[in-house]
Amino acid sequence: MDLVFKALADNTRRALLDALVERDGQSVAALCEQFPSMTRFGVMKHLAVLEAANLVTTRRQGRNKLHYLNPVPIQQLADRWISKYAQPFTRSLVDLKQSVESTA
Amino acid sequence: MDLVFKALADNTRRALLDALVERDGQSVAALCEQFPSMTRFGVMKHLAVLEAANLVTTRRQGRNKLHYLNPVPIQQLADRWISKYAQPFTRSLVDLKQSVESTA
DNA sequence: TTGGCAGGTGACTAAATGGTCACCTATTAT
DNA sequence: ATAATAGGTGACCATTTAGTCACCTGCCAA
Repeated sequence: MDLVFKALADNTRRALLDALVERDGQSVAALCEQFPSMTRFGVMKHLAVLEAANLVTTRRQGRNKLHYLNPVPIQQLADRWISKYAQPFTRSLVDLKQSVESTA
Repeated sequence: MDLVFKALADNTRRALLDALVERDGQSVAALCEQFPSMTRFGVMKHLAVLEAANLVTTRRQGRNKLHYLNPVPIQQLADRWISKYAQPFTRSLVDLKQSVESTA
C-alpha cells in the first residue's frame, strides 16, 4: 500500500495512468510519443514504479510490451484508507444504502 | 492537489493524520510523545508539509499550537481523481442514487 | 541471415527529501 | 523579573529519486 501512495505521488506517473485510461494496453513506444518531454528511459522507469505498485500489469506480445491499468490497488486505497477520512463521502454512501434497504 | 499526493506519500505523515483522527486538536508536544522514534524537528517538518497541503489546519492557543485534521482535500481526491479509476466503487454509488431516486 | 526495431540494464549526475542540531522567540508560572 | 516551557528557523548531512546515457538482448521481416 505504501508503494501505491509513493507511485501516485508523482505527477508524471499519474499522467501515465491517465494515458492508459484513455487507451489501455499501450506499448512503451506508444506512451513515449505522448510524453515528448521525457526520454524513453524516463518513461520506462516510471512504468517500472507503477508496475511494482501493481497499478499497471504488462503482457508481452512479440517484441512489444503492452501496459494495462489495474484499478484494484486504487479501489483498496479508497476502501481501506480514504473512507476513514472522507467521512461525509462515506456517510452519504451508507445513508443511501440504508435508504435503499429500508425502502426495499 | 499535487501537494496532497506528495504529502500522503510518506508513511510517517499518514501516521500523523491517524493520530489526529484518534484525537483532534493536538499540540506539537502531544504528537511528539506518540512518535518517540522521531525528534521534535522531524515531527514539525512533517506537520509543515501536511499544513502546506491543507490536510491539517492549526490554531494557536497561548504557547501551544493545536493541529486539526482537514478532510476536504482527501474528499476532493476521492471525488475528482479516485472515482475515475475505481469505477466499480463509483458505479455502485451511482446505482444506489438511481435506485433511491426511482423508488422515491 | 542479417539488419533494424522494441525493449532492458547498470552506471552516473543532479535534485529533492528525511532527519538532526545549535540557537532563537514567545508565553506562562513562580 | 526570571526561569521553564512550547514552538520556530537556518544550516547541515545522508539517503533517495528523477533523469540521462552508452551499451546490450531479443524479435521480426526482407
